Amino acid sequence: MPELAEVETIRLGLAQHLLGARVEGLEGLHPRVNRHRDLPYEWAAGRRIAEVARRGKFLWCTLVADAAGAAGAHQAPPGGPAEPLALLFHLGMSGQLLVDSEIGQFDSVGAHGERVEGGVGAAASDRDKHLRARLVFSDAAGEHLLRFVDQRTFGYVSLCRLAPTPDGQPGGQGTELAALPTRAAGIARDALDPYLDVAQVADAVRSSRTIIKSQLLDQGKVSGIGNIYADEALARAGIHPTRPGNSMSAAEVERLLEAAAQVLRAAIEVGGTSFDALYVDAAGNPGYFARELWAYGRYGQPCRRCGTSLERSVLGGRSATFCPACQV
DNA sequence: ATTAACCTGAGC
DNA sequence: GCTCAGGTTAAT
Repeated sequence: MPELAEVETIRLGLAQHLLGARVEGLEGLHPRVNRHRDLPYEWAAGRRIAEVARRGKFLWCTLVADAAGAAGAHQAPPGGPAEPLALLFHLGMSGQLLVDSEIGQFDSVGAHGERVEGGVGAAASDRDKHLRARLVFSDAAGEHLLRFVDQRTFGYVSLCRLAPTPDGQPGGQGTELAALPTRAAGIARDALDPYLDVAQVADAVRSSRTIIKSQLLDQGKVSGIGNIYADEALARAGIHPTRPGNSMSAAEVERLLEAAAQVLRAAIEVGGTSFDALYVDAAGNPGYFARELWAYGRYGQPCRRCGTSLERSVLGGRSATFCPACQV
């Protein structure tokens, strides 16, 4: 569910609370949340959160040795206590990261992103029902709680090592280290990454016959784009989703990537896209980009550019909505 | 390069 | 009942 714009909104909210904090404990509450078992959750305790970083839809905290040297006795990282580790979150289709007493301020939003007030108690209990992991952290003000809530359990939390980026540039937004969590190796630079090699992506797209929408969704090619923003980028660039990659010019691919970057920046401005209570930020608030969508979820409605009724089809197992007239 | 599977819940 | 949903991955 959460794509780059939603994960970035969550990252900005988390950074406010987590930067500089000390991890007191990390606990998995469902067998699927730590299914990879990269490093024991216990090794997170006693470390300090130095960064809150993101590449595409992957979000992580850089954990460093506590300056006070008060590392826990059971802490035994592979490269010694000085090696930074990554506390990696992937939200899957329905993951939420909620800080402390932020219990949410709404139950649902309407089809166009308008806010629908509901009982706060109902929203809170619904979330606790799907609580999958808890992180206790502390700062000068005392102890706090970060809850990982995930209805469908496609998301996960992994404590893992950091490995160097192939190009020697920083691993993503919010990190100075030229490193990536090992679990996220293979994830390409995202559509808003200043170090994304656009010409290289264009070459890769143009060397494959796979339809362009499927390539846009390929996180190993360019990351952060999911079903919402793929439809939006194609609509805004005026490109038909079924165009084979090898039918496109380099200029068209670059126009498409620029359209993706623009729509993602616009979505971040308003906190991302919420259709219901499944996507909320770290404070429990929805985003308001649903009302600015051109294509996603607008099947049968008029194209915002030419008025033609939007079509829908299934491509690569995902539904695609597009304008048959002005996307060519 | 497609398809099925992993899950829970909402809506028809 | 059935279909669909913001994602990824393992298996055809």
